[in-house]
Amino acid sequence: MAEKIKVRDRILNVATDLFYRQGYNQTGINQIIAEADIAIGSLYNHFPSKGDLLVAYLEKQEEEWFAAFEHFSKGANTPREKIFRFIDFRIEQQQVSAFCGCPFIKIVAELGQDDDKIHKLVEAHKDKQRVMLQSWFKQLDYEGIDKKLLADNLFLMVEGATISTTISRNTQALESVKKFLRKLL
Amino acid sequence: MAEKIKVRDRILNVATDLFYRQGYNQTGINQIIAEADIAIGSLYNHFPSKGDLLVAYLEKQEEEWFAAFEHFSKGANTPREKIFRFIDFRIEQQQVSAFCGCPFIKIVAELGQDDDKIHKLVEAHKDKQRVMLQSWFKQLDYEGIDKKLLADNLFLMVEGATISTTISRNTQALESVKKFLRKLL
DNA sequence: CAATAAATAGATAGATCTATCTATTTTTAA
DNA sequence: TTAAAAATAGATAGATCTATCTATTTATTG
Repeated sequence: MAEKIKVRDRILNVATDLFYRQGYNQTGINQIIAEADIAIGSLYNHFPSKGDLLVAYLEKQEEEWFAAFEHFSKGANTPREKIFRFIDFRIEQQQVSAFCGCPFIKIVAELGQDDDKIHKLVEAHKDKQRVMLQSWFKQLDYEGIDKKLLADNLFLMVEGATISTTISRNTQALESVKKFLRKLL
Repeated sequence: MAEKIKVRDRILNVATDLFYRQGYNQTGINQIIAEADIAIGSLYNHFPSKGDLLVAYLEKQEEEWFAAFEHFSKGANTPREKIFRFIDFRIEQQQVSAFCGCPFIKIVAELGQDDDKIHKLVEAHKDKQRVMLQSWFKQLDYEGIDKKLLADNLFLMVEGATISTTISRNTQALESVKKFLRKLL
């Protein structure tokens, strides 16, 4: 028999989908409880407010990002391979989400700099990605431009290309980064 | 005597500030009319709906972007100088706005891909910037990586760095792009 | 000056939103 | 089996939001 998904998870799954695709402000509590098919009381039992649900959503995204990437990059042994897997991972993310962009960037764009908790969460997430890239470049056998500078700017390129894919609705920009990097390394 | 600012312009100026800083969904009509100190009837005389006000806001941003850049880059004669002025311009934009990011990217992040008119407006704006960069690189005396590829990826870097400045609240990322480009060119 | 247009104040419709509450039923565990 | 916990339905408070409307005043222009 089918494993029954717990109420809390149903809420979080639906909220994740809607916050990401529609945006936080454009998603109402009523839509969440309707699509999750749960009672409004249950929602407020698990999450004291919509803001708490937002935090849970982002914490889940943070956790799942690194888990998913670890799985995706399995088999990449050299630092060079890992770097390219990083780009490919973000290409795939955009493809499966129909070019919805990065949930962390989206939420900062939407809420601005007022909400400090959210802001710090996003900052920490992006830093972790950048540091990860830096460590691979450090291990890389390469004599050219300063490797840390290269890592930082590759990260920026990928960030910009991710935005660009949501605007153009295709992977062109991220492919362009790959092409550029192949010429450099 | 002081030139009286027309009602329509007062509305648009206030809306511009609020849409940009607070976000579109987080700015209500009532706040706009209060800060612009005009009657609600006047607003709906000039703009049939909040959505029309949004369009006017973006069209104004588009127009002002290129006018402001033209002024900012006056005196830059070589393509190389123009390219660096482009980065410096975007650094200055972020500094004067207290790292609020790019209004075009923000609105896409907020509204998603549903609103086709807005989406196309943003796409056209970003394309114009990219094409501008491409033309300077084309004129550039440089023998290295494919110049169009370089232009496209510099643009992506700057886009990513702009996002990054709103997250870190400093110009580090954009400065890093400059440093990287100095090594390349 | 007179006629037209533009702006104002302010009430209000009507929808939507977050959150709370009560009363009841279902599920879980001891 | 029984007591406690979790989930449900559904009403509703109370705030907020976009937009419309009326009635009046202020500016503009021929």
